[in-house]
Amino acid sequence: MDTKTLCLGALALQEASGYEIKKLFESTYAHFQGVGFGSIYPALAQLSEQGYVRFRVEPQARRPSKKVFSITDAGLAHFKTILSTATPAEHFRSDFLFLLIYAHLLSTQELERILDRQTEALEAEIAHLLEQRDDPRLTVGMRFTLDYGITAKQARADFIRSHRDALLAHHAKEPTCE
Amino acid sequence: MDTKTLCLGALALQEASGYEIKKLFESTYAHFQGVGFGSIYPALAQLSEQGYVRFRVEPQARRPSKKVFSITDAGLAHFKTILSTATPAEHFRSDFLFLLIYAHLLSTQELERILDRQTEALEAEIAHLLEQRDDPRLTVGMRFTLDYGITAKQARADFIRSHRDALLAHHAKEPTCE
DNA sequence: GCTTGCATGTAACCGGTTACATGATTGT
DNA sequence: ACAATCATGTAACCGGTTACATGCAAGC
Repeated sequence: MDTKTLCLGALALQEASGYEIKKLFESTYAHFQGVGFGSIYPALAQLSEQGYVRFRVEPQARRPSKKVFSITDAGLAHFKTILSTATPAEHFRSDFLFLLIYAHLLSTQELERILDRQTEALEAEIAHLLEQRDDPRLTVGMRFTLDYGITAKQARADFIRSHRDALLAHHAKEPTCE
Repeated sequence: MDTKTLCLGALALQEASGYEIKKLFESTYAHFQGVGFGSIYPALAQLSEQGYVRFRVEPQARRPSKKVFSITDAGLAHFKTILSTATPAEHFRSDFLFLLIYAHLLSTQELERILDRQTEALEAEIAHLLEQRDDPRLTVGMRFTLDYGITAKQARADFIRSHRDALLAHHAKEPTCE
């Protein structure tokens, strides 16, 4: 999904400023989508030109004033067509797996560190998702995405843990080609 | 990982042409890395300039001749430093999960189709990985990456299947905002 | 005094994807 | 005839990341 669609989606839930949209992508959407300010602001400007969103400038006490965007009827209609015609793809990129293919080029210590770091990283991500799960404002769909993420990450963490020792033992036996 | 490193990795396993490297990325590496010709050929040219790979032109009967690349000592050393210093990250992007957040904007039929398509897609990917698993030439590391992928995808497919009916029932009850 | 948070934006850069160009052979 | 496989490459394009620019307020 491109940034414009992502922003449209955020505004379909509630009106928000660019800054607030970014925060949404850092919390609820963080584990399956990501965008930076450098994409959000231009996207919002374009959506505004196209008439899919409108905005009002809201001054704030002891804060810089913000541009609060909200979706228009045309924007919502457009968003729905995107949803209906989209082919929902999933992409997974892993440098961790790439490294493991070349385990024989690493020392046993390095391999052990990589394995343990990855498990820790996954557990940390799971903990983060678990925290969000308690929020009573979550919709059914949001809770589904969180649980989907938790399940997938847990499966991977468990897999590494259950293969760790065998992998390490096998690696120690083989002559490391360094 | 950038394309250059990926190519270096492919050549660390065996010598190959650009075309053959592409095939490797379409089979063994497909589920966690991906590259196209448009990246591979320029990457190989750069690696050659840097002295990390060398190549010979191999003419073939009733086939266009190919450039067979192989890694140099400098290339292998460089590859090892990359492996040792790399922070192995994993990235997951899902348009499927994005769609699910907006399930209330879809009809029950559309939701059902999305859910079932995703399950089928995952099962197909699992079947593909399972096929590769039989190859006796696989290294321990490669088998690990395949099993990691299978486990993760299976967990997701199972999750969708076990939540499908509840999600659909809940959706049918709610007034669809279309 | 320094960092963090709130708040918006631009510009350069980088890298990957897509399309195009070429060309022989094999299978439908 | 037409599509697919083998085989290499270039060029345009597109979009996201990073860095930069600005500025105030609150907390450490």
